[in-house]
Amino acid sequence: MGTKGSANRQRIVHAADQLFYSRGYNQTSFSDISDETGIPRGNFYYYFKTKEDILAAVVDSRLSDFKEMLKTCENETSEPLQRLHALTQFPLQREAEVLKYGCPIGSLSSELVKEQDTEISQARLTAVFDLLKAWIETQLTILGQDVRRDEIAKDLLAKMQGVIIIANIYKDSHFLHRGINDIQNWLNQTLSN
Amino acid sequence: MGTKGSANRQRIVHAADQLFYSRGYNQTSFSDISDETGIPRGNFYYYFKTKEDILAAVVDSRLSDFKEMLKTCENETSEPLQRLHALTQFPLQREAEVLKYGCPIGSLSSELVKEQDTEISQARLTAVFDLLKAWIETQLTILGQDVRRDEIAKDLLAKMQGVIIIANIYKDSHFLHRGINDIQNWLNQTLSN
DNA sequence: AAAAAAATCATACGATTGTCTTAGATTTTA
DNA sequence: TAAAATCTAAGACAATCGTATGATTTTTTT
Repeated sequence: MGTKGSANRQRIVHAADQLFYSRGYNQTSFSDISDETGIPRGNFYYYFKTKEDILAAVVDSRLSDFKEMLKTCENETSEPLQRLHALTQFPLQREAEVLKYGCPIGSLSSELVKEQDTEISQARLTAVFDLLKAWIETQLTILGQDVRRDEIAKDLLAKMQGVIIIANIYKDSHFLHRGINDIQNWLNQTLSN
Repeated sequence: MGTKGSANRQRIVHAADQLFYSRGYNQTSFSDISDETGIPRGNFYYYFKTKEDILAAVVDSRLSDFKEMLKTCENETSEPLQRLHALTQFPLQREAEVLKYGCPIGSLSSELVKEQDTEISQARLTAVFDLLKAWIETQLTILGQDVRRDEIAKDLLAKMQGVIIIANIYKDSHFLHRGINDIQNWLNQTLSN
């Protein structure tokens, strides 16, 4: 089991991941994913009982993407402050997509908090944010910021979300770069003592 | 013409406004608005040729709401810095909704940038942001911040969006208050020279 | 009060939605 | 190779979507 047959499943998740990002979850239909993959729409039921199951798989996929990204940050340097800088830099590597579609986790979360049937657990929804927050807090702890680490971590996430949103809405590459730079300066200032 | 018959039209816009905020634009159907208002679904076509027309009316409604809010800020004080503080305080007055559904303009914009048929003009989309930005810039000009006013205005908008998003996702009232407070401190620091 | 205009109602259209079933093909196991 | 499990294909399901129409009622105007 699972030796081979997950190839199509992965293709579905990958296509859904991209479509959820560029169009949004609710604006993406099974037909869209079918068109993208060539897999018949009716066939999805074999892999996923419901659309929400696809969403769960996509969230899991993004989770492991971000885990890998964090690992990259860790491998770049052992200096926690530099690691945080590397994390901050991430939207610049994905600049084109960020300007087009916003933050892959922020925009999805914003869409899903509005879901009436809250079966899509808030837990799963905030999973990626929790992942990032925990990683940031780890770096802060190493820097000796034990007491304020929760606050600083949320501040950092908020600042990044804000910059990305405005850059996205105004399609403003220059603001994105300047905003990230400001965040890094704020990090330096906050964490130097 | 227009003497009377716009009563139902207004009721539709009002209900749609609320539903778009709490559920999102794409997750709100004509039936939802019909249920809320008691007006038969099929009747909407008389007032609005398309769903996008309803959206346009809702955006216009929010525009005038925010205009009124800005007027309130102006009437509170003639001090530009205090006016900016008053603007910043606004999410706290709507705290319950903000924690539940996020920012009424930010969340809608984030949803609509993903629209494939870009007939929903970016112009109309960013209308409310433009309104806020222009008002902020006016206050900054009075304060003598001519050169950096565009930057500062975008910074302020970004910071508010970021705080609201994180507060919304984590349902964190405490963070919302602290975040707003931090923004006000930043305003004081940035605009004192 | 008669005619014209505006507003409301009830219904139905074709298209698309997510879900589900059934049958055939392929692969794995024994 | 036979049996069993896994996978794929294709189509149909009821429900809902946004849109549209034509008849009826209400309001306005003359």
